[in-house]
Amino acid sequence: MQIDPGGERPPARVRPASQHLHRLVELSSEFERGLARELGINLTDLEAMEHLIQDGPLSPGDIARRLGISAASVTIAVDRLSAMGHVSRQPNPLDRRGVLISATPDSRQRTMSVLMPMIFAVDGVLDEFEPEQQATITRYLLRVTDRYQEKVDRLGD
Amino acid sequence: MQIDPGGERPPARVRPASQHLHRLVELSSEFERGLARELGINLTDLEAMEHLIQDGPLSPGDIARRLGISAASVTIAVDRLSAMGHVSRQPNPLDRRGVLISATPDSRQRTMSVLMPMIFAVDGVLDEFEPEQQATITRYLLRVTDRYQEKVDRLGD
DNA sequence: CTAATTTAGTTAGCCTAACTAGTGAATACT
DNA sequence: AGTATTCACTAGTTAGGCTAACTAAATTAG
Repeated sequence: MQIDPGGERPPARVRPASQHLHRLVELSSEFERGLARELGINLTDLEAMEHLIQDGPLSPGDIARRLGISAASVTIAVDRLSAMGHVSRQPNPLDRRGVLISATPDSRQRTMSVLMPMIFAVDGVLDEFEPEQQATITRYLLRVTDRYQEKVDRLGD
Repeated sequence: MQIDPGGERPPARVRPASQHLHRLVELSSEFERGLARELGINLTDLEAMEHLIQDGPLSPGDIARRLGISAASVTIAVDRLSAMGHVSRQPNPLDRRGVLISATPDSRQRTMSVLMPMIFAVDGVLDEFEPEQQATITRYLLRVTDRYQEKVDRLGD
């Protein structure tokens, strides 16, 4: 039940490109949710898996720093993932206190089989454009991320 | 403690534009987290606020549908937001069972004062490009969102 | 026109996943 | 050598979802 009390609301002064960008951000979190559901894990654990697949093996401390959660929470997350066969713990040969977490080959493959088509689908859009157009697109995205980064950095001032 | 066991890992076969795009998605959720922290509310409540500011007033049921959470959870969220003075409940004049939630002017302004500069910063990047380059960028983003949408739709098959 | 069903919002109680604090073992300082 | 720090983990707490059940109002059926 939505009621519009009259037209004193911020109009959409923003160009279509920016609207698409916003929509893209929404879609990407929908995609992550869907992928997590497909793998039967939660979003945090999926994020950990992505780091492990991309850059693993990682220590629990690494994962904690990357996800911005506590080491204690990572212990629990690794327990969950390990119980489902998604990751395994190995002793760190360089530090006898330490542990290294790796994604299991099976889980890596299962995740990649969903992730890679998405990655290539997005990257493939560039092939529809001429090299100089691609350069324009790249420059635009770089400029936008730069501005975003500035805003993020200045949030706590 | 990251250890690279040797170079049998998926190389970055993806072009810079796609990497920037991925970075952008990460930054945007960082921004949301920062904004939520700044307002002293959680991410769910922030998402509700954004809908209320953009399209409000909304019924609790509307909010539940938009956020993909249960109506019961919305009741609690509105309680939280209301206790902090971010929203208020009004009876729905068209349905005596119903309630309408609106963002308070104060909170609306506070949120907008962070959101608008970000929105304009991103939109403003387009001004650095010629009209035909802007058209290219728009077309690219539209194509990417389309592909993203397809992938999202086909996640549960 | 009354009775049954549906819809809206809320309340109560449960579960997941985060957090902080504290522990034992290994490593790093000096 | 002795102290301090770092690492992963455990225990206990808290936040914020969920489902189920309830009340009140609106709608539909007989």
